[in-house]
Amino acid sequence: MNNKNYIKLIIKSKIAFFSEIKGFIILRTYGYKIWENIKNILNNILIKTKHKNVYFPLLIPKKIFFIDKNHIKNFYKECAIVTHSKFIIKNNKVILDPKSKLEEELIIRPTSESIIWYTYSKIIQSYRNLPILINQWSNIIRLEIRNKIFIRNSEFILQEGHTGHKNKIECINEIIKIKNIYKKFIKNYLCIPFITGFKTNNEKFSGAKFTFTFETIINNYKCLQLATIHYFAKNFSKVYKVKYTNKKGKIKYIWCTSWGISTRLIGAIIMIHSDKNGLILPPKIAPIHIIIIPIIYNNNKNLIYKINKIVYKIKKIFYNKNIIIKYDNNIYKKPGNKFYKYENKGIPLRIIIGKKEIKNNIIEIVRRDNFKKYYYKINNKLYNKILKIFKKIQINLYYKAKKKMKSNTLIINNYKIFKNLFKKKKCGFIIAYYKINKYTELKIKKDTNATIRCLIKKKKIGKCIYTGKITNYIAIFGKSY
RNA sequence: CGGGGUGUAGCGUAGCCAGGAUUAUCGCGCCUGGUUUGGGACCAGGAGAUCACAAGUUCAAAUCUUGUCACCCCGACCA
Repeated sequence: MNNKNYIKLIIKSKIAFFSEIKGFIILRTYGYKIWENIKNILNNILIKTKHKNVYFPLLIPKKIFFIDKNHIKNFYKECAIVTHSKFIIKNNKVILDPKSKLEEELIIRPTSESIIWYTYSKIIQSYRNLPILINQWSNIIRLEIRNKIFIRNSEFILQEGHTGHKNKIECINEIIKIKNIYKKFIKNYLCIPFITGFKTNNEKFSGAKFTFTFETIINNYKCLQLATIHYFAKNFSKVYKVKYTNKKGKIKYIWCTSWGISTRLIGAIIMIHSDKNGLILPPKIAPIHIIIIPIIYNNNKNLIYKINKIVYKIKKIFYNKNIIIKYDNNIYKKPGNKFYKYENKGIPLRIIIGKKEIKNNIIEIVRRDNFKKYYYKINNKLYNKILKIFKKIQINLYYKAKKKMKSNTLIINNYKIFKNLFKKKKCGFIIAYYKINKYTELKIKKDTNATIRCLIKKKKIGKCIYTGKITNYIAIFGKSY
């Protein structure tokens, strides 16, 4: 899917609309519902693991933001900054009131670590306060030079967890826990395949000891980061002076993590699951699960009455069952028109009711992902039958995407071939043995424009693709979106 | 910031080179009425555009000149 079609699809399926400001979008009801579903699913999982939601302010005072200069070094070049509080009208022109200039500039959060850790330093005193498992659903602004709808918006909504722990074991366990949550969530709910591993020092989140990442391929050759988990060890607590008194009365620094996903996932879903007919949404996050389309002749009132009765029956079966059904009874549109419309919107199932169905006392069910047809009677078994189809769709979407990712992943041990493949845009991921070194990493980037998406430690040793030195690390290379 | 391109209705576009019958073309979408409906219906009617903005040349500018702005693509930058 090229960029033009990607944008067209988003506009046509009414997921989002461009706003007046570059890089800022309007999430429309259909798109926002996808996000709400993502949010609700993940939120419920996080509630079970005893994470609690909070909300911190949108604006961060400059002095707090700059406490950890290392942490924000990637962010201070792309901040939106509030400097004034008033306008005045002068000569019929609206200008900033110079008198209202703020003593200290306020920064619209590009990420919330600074204000959160600053606050933790005031809240946390005892080991009894730990672990602190806090999560925030918020919006942030990063004024990027080049935008791409959902993939790189200037404003996006995200989930950011910020936790504090007594010791290293507890902290690492938290990271493993979140890793498993994200793995299951991205695979089972979004049907997106991925590779996981660690970021290199060049690529990791500033301030982190290590960054664990989830990477996938979109558009056959570009790579996208889906989620990240950062292990800060005591980096943040030392800078922000977040200390607690342990059982023995000794003062200790706490161990920190942060982790997040964002509305970027919507972009990934669109790019990975769409076909030439438009979107395909995994049932678990689809705003509408079933679209019912009637086929009417000659404005036949009797036929319409019969169809309505069947629709009522179906709706009754699914009443209170978390399955959203829409009945498009617009008599001015032809069925074909409706088929195209809802295929484009990616609704997982379509039910057709017409003369044939009434005669045989059945309904026709068509899957969006492979257009397979099912003919079922309307009875109480229908609910379970449809749940089964939904499961099949989820699985099919995942394996289809996984197959595609695999076909765009190559294992290479020759640097010449490696370079050529990236030049010709012939691959997404290239897996190779690699001896970690920040200079060779930059050289490879210069040569190929590809970066190390992640590193994985292996038991077996091999020769580094660039230097030929023995290493037990493999790197997954790719071009970033 | 470099190289290239584009700005005409909600969207996609014709017209621009060679200025004037322009009341700015056509398609999608939208509204009204009627006939339709098993893969994007048809007929009739209707609404919707200071031709990106500004200045200039001219009797006359969507069209020519200059400037400004915005956007897109390829780089650079960037999780």
